[in-house]
Amino acid sequence: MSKAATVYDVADRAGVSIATVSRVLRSPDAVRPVTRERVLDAVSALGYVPSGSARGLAERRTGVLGLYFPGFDAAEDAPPLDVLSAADAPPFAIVRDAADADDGHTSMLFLDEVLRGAELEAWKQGFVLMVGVGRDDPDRSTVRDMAGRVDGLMVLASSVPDDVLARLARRIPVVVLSGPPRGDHYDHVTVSNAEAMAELTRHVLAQVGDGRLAFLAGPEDSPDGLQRWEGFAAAVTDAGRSVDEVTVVRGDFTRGSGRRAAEELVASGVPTALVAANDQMALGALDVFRGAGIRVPEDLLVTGFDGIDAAALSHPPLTTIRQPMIDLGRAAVQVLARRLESVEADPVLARLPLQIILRESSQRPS
Amino acid sequence: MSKAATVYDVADRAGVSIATVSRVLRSPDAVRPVTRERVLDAVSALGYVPSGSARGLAERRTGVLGLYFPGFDAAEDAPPLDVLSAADAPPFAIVRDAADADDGHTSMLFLDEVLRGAELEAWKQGFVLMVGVGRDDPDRSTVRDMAGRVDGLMVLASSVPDDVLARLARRIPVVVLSGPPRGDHYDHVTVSNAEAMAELTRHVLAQVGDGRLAFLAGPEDSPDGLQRWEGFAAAVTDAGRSVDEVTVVRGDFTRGSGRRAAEELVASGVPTALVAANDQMALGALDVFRGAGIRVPEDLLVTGFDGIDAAALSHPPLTTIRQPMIDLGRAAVQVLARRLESVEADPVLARLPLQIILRESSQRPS
DNA sequence: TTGAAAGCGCTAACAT
DNA sequence: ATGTTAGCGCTTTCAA
Repeated sequence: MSKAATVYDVADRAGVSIATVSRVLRSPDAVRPVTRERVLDAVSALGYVPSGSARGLAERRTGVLGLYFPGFDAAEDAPPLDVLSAADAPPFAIVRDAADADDGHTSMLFLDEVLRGAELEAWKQGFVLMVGVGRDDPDRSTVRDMAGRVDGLMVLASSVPDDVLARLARRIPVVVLSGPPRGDHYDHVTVSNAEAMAELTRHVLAQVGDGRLAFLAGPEDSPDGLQRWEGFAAAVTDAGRSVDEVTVVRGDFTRGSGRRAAEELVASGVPTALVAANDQMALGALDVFRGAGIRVPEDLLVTGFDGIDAAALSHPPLTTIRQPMIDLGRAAVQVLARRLESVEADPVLARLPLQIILRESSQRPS
Repeated sequence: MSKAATVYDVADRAGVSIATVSRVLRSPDAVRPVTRERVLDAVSALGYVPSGSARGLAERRTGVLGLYFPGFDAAEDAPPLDVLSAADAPPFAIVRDAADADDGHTSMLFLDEVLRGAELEAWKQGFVLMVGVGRDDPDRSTVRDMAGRVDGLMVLASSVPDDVLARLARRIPVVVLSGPPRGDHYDHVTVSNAEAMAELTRHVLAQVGDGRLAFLAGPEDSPDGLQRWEGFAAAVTDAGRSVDEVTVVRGDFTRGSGRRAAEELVASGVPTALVAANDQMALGALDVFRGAGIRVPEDLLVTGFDGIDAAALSHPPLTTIRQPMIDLGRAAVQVLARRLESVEADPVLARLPLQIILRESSQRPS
């Protein structure tokens, strides 16, 4: 690792000029086979690896794409962890059942999959991926840092303040993921929350006839939650019913809030169908219903949204709508890659289809 | 986004030299407040973001750390996905229950957490993270690419062939994650597989007395699987018993193989305790036992390894050993960061403690 | 087919 | 406190 070899070292050893070394690496055919061999030999003898920085500077492009997430981990107060001095630590610790860290976790899983999709597509397109997580760091230095190092940036909706984003967009293309497109001129990749929810609601309505409906809503300020409500409401209206008849209980997307909401419903009278704005809340509600002896789907239909793993394992398995997370990541890279070669094209708005997964919780036995 | 502003542009606009601009950004105190303001004004007016490439070249360090994973996704044959031309695609698709993609998935979750830990710690240490996934790409160009762009590289054990790794290590520090340290001189971060398994085995032994033991092993060529067996065997021997009395059935870490192994056991006589080399196999076995009317933990104790989420949700909940995945990522970054400032120090071998999670499946009712 | 040389945008001496 | 200048390691004309 001494001091990394450079083109000059390789050129010396091969007895050629640095230009030739560069050519061998970038357009091998432009150089005579014998020379090429000499150079390649020198390259491996020296363990030469080209400097990305120098390349980036000369080429005026880095070959790197940035992916920037909102940070859901309370990073600041993560315990300090010091591996280096803890040589004598015990090799294990014993715990009597771990607290179920089920809640909150899911937004991260979402991000993981987006990341995987992005990495996959980046690789296919010949880019590497740089990732950053937004933390409430006063001057947003991380995303700025990234912006200086990448050819294009993908940001999750509302992980970067508008003004910062606007500034970065002056330097490199930006694509916004998964939020509702606002009046900006960035490229967007998103999903049809409302339409899918409407379809699912139709499916429910078809079974409950004029039974009583309940909607388990998310926090008021969640754009996703809002879209889901709108889809639901649209389907209800289309069916010739009034949304005023719908019992709306509000939660905050956590399982606990779902439980509380369900308890309210149980107290005030069980509806015929409960449509929840996300899976966690629906699962919490299922818990309560089971505890109260209310049978799903016989007495009550329940549906969720997100398609988290736990939804498939619940009793009964939960009908839900799955976000195409991998594809979101892939799509973002595609949009970005295309933007990189045609800077002036009109802003793109790519909408990905959602998957409505019908399971037992929404299928009234016939 | 026109043409990105450079130090020169900023210097011009602020009426100073480029050196002053650079100073304002790197050591603000070295410049008179009025000048500083002028420069900062110019910076925001122009939307200036420093070029990472130029910086990296001049500073001879990039501030980027690389994380390289083995690729478990069959990337090559992922469906092509073309968002850009599918403007008229339907906004959703309906599926009757999705096939449970439970198996195989888990290694990726593992990686996701490592990644999160690495990102967190990288941020704390002032680095950004670049991620790459190993695919069977003939010349390993991805990892090479990364090596040229980062200050240090973290690789998951055996995701990079030895010779390639050796070469990269000549250029930048390398730390190897989670594999058994071999006779190399890289820094390593790993866990005490064997010791933890031994402890868990002791816990089991204490309950079963001289009951019959069975071990559900992983593939023969898995280093992890081997270490786990060794820990188990050591505890058995220490207890004054012979490993020859242990019924060993072999699986391949998948749930299906766990099921098959359990069927063998059921056919040949149910043991008093089954220690499995991973959770998936243990869960598969639980399925079979339940189906066969064998009660866990009353008739038979069962334990797993890995601490996947599903282990907490099984019936009964599965005792397991949880890998400190987040900490693995964090530790890797710490080791790397330290190496970056003292290149010549001796290779580090950091061992992280595992968490033994005792649940119902291993607690004989009293 | 190869070499010489001019940048790419920045940092860090060294001068002033 | 600020400016001048020499690189950092590479790509890419332009000549030979």
